[in-house]
Amino acid sequence: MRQRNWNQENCSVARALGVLGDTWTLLILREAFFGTRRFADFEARLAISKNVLSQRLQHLVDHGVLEKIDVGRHGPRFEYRLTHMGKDLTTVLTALRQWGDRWILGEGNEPLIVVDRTTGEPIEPVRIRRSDGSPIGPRELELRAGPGASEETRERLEAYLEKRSAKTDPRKG
Amino acid sequence: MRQRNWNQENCSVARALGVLGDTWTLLILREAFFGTRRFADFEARLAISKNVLSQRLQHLVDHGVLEKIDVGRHGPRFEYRLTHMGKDLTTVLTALRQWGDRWILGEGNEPLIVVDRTTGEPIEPVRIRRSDGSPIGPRELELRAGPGASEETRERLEAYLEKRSAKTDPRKG
DNA sequence: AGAATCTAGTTGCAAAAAGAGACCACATCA
DNA sequence: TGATGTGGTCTCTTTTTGCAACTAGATTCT
Repeated sequence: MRQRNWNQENCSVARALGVLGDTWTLLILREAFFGTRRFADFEARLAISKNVLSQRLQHLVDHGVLEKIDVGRHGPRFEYRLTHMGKDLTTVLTALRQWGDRWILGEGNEPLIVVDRTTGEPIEPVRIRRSDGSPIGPRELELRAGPGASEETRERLEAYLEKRSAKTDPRKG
Repeated sequence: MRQRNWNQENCSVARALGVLGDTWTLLILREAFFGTRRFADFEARLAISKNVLSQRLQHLVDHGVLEKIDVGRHGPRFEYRLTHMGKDLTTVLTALRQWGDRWILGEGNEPLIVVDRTTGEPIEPVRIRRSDGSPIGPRELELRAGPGASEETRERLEAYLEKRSAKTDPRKG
C-alpha cells in the first residue's frame, strides 16, 4: 500500500483497505485465524520475505489488528495475536472464503468448511439481512448518506441516486 | 500482485485474493458498486494512474468479475459492468464497510449507510449464523476439512485442531 | 566454558511494479 | 477543417518486493 491518504478518505471501505488492503495483509490474517502466531511460522507458511512480513506485522500492530506479546520465558519469543478488532474480521474473511468457494473453486470443492464447533454443523452462507432478519438481494439495496458523510460524499451520492432511479423508474418496471 | 501461484493454492481465501487482493482492486470494485462504469470515471474518482487502472480492469474482466461492453453508438464507448460474480461481492464489501465503520471511523461517523431501498431502513450488521439462523461468535467456530481439502491442508488442520483443543480443554473451561 | 543453535529480525542489492505524464488512434461535434 | 472526447499505450522515474547475507540476544549441547 502506498502512502495515499487513505486516512483522509470519507469512506470506510477505503479506510479499511488502508489497514488491510495490501497484497499480503489478508493472507497474514488468514494465517492468524488458523492459529499462527510466530514470526517464523508466518514466514514458513506463507513463503513471504522477512522484510515484507516484518513491515506488514508492524503495520497491523500499529493499526490495532494484531498485538505483539513477549511470551519469552527462555529467550526472545514474540507472538502476534489477533486483537478484538482483528477477531472481528471473521465476518469479512468468511464472506471472502465463501465467495471463493462459490465462484472460483466451485461447490463441492471447498478445502475448508466453517462449522459450529459444538455441533459440527456448517454455518450458513453469510448474507445481508433486513432488521427483521430476512435476507435481501443486491438490487434491493441502496446507499444513503450517514452522519459522517462529507459534502463531497453527499454530492456523489446524489448523482448516484439520480442515475439509479433513472435506470429503474422510467415507466418500465 | 506478483505471479505467485495463487491459482494452485488449496484455499479459497488465497484464491479469492488472487483475483481481488491487489491494492487497487477492491477500491475499483467499490466504485463499480457506486455505479461507475467508464474508464475515465474510474480514473477521475480514484486518482489512479491509467496504466494501473487498465491492468486492473483487464484482470477483473479476465477473472469474470467485470465485463467490458461496447456501448458506443457514436464513437468508442466501453463500460465495465459487474457480472453476477462481481455483484456477489456485495456481502464481502458490506462486511468490510461495516468493519471500517465500527473500528476505524467509529459509530456515529458512518459516511454511507446501506439501506433497504423500498423502506429506507438500514440493514443489519453482517453476521455469521448457524443453519437455524442464530448468530454465532468467533470462538464457537472451527475449521474442518471439506471435500476439496488437499493432503497438506488436512495435515495442517489436524495440527490446528490439536492446538485448539489443548487450549480450551485443559480441565479449565 | 565454548560452540552450535534458535528466534526474530535488519541490511543491502537487483528486479518488478507503480505513478506521472506525454502521446496516440479513432470518432464526433462545431 | 479543426477542436474535443474517449480509451487507452509508451516512456521514464520512483517505490516496493524478493532474495540472501548478516546480526544480536538467549539457550542448549558437549
